[in-house]
Amino acid sequence: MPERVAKIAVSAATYWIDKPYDYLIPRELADLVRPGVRVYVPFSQGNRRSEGIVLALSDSSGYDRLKAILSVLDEEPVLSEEQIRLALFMRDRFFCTVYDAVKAMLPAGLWFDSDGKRRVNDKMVEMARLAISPEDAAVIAENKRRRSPQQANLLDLLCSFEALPSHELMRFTGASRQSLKSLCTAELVELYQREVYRRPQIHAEEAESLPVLNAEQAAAFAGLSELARSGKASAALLFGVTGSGKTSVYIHLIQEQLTCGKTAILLVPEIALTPQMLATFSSHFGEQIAVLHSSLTSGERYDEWKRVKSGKARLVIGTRSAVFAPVENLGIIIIDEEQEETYKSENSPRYHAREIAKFRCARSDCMLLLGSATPDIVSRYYAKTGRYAYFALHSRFNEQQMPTVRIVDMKRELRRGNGGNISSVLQEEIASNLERSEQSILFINRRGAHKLITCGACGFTYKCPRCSVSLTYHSANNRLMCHYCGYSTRIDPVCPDCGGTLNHIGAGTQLIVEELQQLFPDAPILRMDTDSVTPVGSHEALFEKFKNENIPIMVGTQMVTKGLNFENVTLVGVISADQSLYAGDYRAGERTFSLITQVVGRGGRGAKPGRAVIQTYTPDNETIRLAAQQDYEAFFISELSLRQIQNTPPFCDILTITASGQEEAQVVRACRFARQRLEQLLSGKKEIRFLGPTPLSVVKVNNRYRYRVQLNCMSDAAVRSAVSQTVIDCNTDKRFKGVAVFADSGPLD
DNA sequence: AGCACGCCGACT
DNA sequence: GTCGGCGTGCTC
Repeated sequence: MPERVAKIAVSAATYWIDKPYDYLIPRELADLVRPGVRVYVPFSQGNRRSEGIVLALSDSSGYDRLKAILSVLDEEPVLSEEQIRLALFMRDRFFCTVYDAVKAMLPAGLWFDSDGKRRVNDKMVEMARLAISPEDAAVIAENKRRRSPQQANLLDLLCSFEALPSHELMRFTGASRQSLKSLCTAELVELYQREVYRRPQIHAEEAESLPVLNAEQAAAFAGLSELARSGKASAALLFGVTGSGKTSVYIHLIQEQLTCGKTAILLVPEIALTPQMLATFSSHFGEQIAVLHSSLTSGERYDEWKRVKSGKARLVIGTRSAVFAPVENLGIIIIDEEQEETYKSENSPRYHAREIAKFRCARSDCMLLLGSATPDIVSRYYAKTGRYAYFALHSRFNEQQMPTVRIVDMKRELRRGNGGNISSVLQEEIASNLERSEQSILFINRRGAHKLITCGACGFTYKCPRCSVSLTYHSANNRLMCHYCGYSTRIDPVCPDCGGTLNHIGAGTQLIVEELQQLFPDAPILRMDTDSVTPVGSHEALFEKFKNENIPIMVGTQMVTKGLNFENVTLVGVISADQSLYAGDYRAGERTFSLITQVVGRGGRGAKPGRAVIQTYTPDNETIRLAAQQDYEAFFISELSLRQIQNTPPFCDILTITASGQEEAQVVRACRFARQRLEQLLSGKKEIRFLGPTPLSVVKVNNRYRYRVQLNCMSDAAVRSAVSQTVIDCNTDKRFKGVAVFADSGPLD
């Protein structure tokens, strides 16, 4: 007896009414409706058409007024059974609707317009092949040589190829389309359409043999490989100081998996910053790679997704969302620089790629490998307690020395009369580098990297009318802009309040560049920040310029800290190490340590020894001290005891419920209600700490006030269900109309 | 959320 | 008499 009912996740359902809805399967759609295909269904009183995805089939329903599915959107399921299970898991874990989770798994190109036409089409190419045997074709070609030489040439070429795109065929032979058509009508050749895949450009290098591993790498590889081949789900942490060659270990592990017919996913924090890594992988794995990241066009993204789904690509390299890549027969998932915050999604579904990877590895009995020079404290803790296997690379590849690090006290610098951003020590170091024509990189924290405008007379600053932040100055368009809502406005010639002079303040990259220019008038300086790099691929161009033209000094934000190796860079400077320590959340120390370590690791990649200068107003700060010594283990121990005292991860989980709305008092009331409700639902439980309501660090964005309550406790099913129930209660309470409420597990700040 | 249903006041 | 205000309730 065929199944008559489909359980469907509906896109029009909001979080608080989200559940599998039952729909009748019309007889004529019976063959097409399968788990994983998308459908249109009537929903709610108006029977408005909503998209849905079939989760399961059933022969009956507990509901008696079933509506019927309107139509089926996919010939083949777009989600596997495993992915459907993952979507349900995500609803439970990340407080999103099942359909939100589904959307995160599928490429945008798969979505349909309101009129049902596909937005991104499959790109087809016309192919030509012989309709007869090559032997016969060769004979016919000779007969035709005289009267129709073009046709003869076409046949010749087709004899040596299985099939060719017709445009290439014509280009090679110089034959016209007419000749090709004639061969078709004579039924000697046939034309057909084949799908082609739009490929994002990878700068491929020559195919290379596997990198040779040093003893330490070989030992790590052997251990990891044994774990991977166990055929059981496993997780491991690979600690490797900057420049220790974690990538070589990845390559060997991936190679091993591909060789035994499995597939692999490699996650990186940001594709734009890893062209070198991409080129390296492409030289080893070539066409087997699919690249998935946000700056692909929707066509490229869709096509790469199809290459993965069809099994043509077996190694996926990509950013956060690539963790959903529809690979079958998964052998390994590697998360490089696993502590990076880009792996956490900030909007629904608010997932962490690591959690998704864990789920997938557990389900497919494969290995999760986390790699980092500065692991997340939680990951390192799990490695310590045996939940993860642990491997370490302590020495740099090719015996390179770590840069020697000097900490400069900027308070003392100030007392000695240097009010600028460049200390005398850093000045001397840059000068000596200029003399030797070696290169220097100066790093500025992103916070405060933009210019603020203030009035020298009355202290006036420009504020965003919609958000509780100051506007920052962008030289690119000579306007004041809000980072949160995109508001922009013209800058006044004088202070709009008192008519005084407006000044630029803040240690923006531009300011540093100006200071440097005064100190070293003859040295060319390259600037790299969000202001100067907007077009796609322009980072790469700037890095190339820096390298090829041997520009003596580069000044930049975050983006100069990642994955690039320049032989001639022997000096790195951190203009101010302090900003990221201020952030106030429990991860500030970890973030600062990681940042400094990465910057310092940029230096001394070549034969010459490297030096690093770290400028700070708090030279005695332990995090800065340990980062300067590149002593991750000591930092881990010290940070862990701090976390224990604070009762923060790994000693508990953090869940938040955030409310936003136009009326501040109402938002606060909604939060207070949320807290009460949570306390009530969890009254039997111990070891739970409630915090808030507290305003978010930027309380108003786009005219909406944001407050939240926080929950520190071990997250189990009971806690999650209480949080979920509270979100639903807040959203359905009439007193809080116009207030949006959502929950987040493991929020970033 | 979004949409229909429903029960009261002002209008052609 | 009827148009439309938004308060209430439901979504297979």
